[in-house]
Amino acid sequence: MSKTARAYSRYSRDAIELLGGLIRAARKERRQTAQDLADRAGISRGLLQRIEKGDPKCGIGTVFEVAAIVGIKLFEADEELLSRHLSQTKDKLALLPKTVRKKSYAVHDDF
Amino acid sequence: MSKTARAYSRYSRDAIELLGGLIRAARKERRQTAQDLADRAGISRGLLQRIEKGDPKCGIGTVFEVAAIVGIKLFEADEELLSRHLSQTKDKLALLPKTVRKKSYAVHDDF
DNA sequence: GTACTATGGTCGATATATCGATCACATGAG
DNA sequence: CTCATGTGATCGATATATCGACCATAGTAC
Repeated sequence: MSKTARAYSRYSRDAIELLGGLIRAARKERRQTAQDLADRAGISRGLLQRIEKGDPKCGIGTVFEVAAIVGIKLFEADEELLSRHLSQTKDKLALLPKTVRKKSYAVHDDF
Repeated sequence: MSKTARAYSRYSRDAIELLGGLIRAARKERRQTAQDLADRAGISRGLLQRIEKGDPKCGIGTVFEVAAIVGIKLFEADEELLSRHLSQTKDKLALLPKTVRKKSYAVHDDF
């Protein structure tokens, strides 16, 4: 057991597990086979199983892809709206200072 | 380049990139160093860089964790609400047929 | 101007995610 | 009931994500 086994906050674990559950529910509502969904997403059935189970160690790309296929939109936004939001975020970033320059004083964890 | 280089839908790529941008923006608003945030999340600075850049090949656990640390709640829900939603999803799943049993007829992609 | 430091990138080494095959079991159709 | 199949799980092999150290650049403080 080498060692690390990264630690995740309760919130993160719950969020991932919830997302996986939503995917599974959406798939079944569509009367779609795990194998079929996996094929469409270009992944193996085993990986889809872990995604639906809420395994934190899955590529975020594959998870989002599967979610999109079954109709789960993360930011509750359609494609165009999302693109626009993306631009706005970039603009906003341009306004902030390029580098942070602050010796990481007490950053208050509030979650 | 062995071979596959998985393909992602435009939506997925945008969503991930947006999430990364949000994280970067949130971090800078907090006047927090990349190194500092990486430490708090228990990951390397290089990995955080790729997350903020929107690399689809990052563990969803690490991405969600970083997002939570900087205060980005995915499902726009607090911890308790999320847990409740999680239960509901499980209940809903219990109602659906255990197995799907349908030979994957034309599933209409509507996204 | 100089000095310091945050950032972005690359590279080799290592841990691990993912695949494909396979198995047992349960579920639904007939 | 029988039969077909969707699912959950495991395992070895391979691809790849992640780390840690490094470097160059550029932004910020002085």
